[in-house]
Amino acid sequence: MKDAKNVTITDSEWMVMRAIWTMGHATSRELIDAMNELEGWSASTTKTLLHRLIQKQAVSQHGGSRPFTYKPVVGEKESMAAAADDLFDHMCAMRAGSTIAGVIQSRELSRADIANLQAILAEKAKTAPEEVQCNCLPGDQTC
Amino acid sequence: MKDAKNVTITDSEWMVMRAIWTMGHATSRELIDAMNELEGWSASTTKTLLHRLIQKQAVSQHGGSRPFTYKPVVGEKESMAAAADDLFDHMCAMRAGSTIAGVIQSRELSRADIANLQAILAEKAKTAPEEVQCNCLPGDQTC
DNA sequence: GTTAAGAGGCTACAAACGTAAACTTAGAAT
DNA sequence: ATTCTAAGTTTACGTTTGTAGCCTCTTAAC
Repeated sequence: MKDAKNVTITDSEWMVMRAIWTMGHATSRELIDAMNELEGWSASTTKTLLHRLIQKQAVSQHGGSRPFTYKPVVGEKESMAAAADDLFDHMCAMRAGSTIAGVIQSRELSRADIANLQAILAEKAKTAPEEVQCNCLPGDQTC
Repeated sequence: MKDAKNVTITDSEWMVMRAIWTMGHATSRELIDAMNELEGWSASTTKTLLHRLIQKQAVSQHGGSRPFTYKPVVGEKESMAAAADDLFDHMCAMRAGSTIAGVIQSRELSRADIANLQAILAEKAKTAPEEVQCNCLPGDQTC
């Protein structure tokens, strides 16, 4: 999974990011407690992950003195978009449509989300091609 | 990334699966050549990946004698759906809508794909909730 | 000023991954 | 039957990931 800066964020790290994103900002103590409750992780595990996220510059440390505060550097929305794009980049372009269809069916979406998607689709329909080409093999064959 | 059987298929393995899916079935020679052209991999690398895929039962070996034929065991469509679901499972439910919106915007979709998505959305709109709850932290707070 | 407790940092270690070399075996050519 | 070669198998090795222990400061309390 890639984040907004196109750095790889692992699954475990992603869990920590979710907590930070939701809290807005947090101390390590808060993160440790949240992760322990959510995933059963030991304090060390959360600390390690937090450190790796700082190194990757996905999270920043604030407040001059010791109980530091941690804040997300990369945005949740952008990171999710980047991760989703990364996934679809590794898949056959021809299958994107049905994959998106599956996702829509299996997820809970609000009325506003649906209206938004409908608007985007209506717009996109204006310039949509008849067929999408398979991009899996050299020579551009069709799946 | 998870495949249709909920086994983890790594990024490299995914590349091989794409080739096999597109070809329908292939010999190791064909796969080796395709992967060399696509990714610049050595023959050994493709062989290793093919083996790991067989062990994971994502690919099967056919033909009694030596230039064996390899075929996908898991379907492309199902695997893509599983991988996409896996991704969204790790993300905040509240953000799924906008993430899907981003994907739709950045991907090429055919007229048929769009019509299909519109039909699904129209159906889904009938029972859509006003709000989706954040599922990031214990206590079910809202992001 | 001394000390204790918690925050932060360093080290660890097995499993998974990406990548590939080396070895073995079974058909193909002679 | 012998040998060559491509197909298949085993082994390898550095890096990343998941998970966590232990050491060292710093701040707060005495």
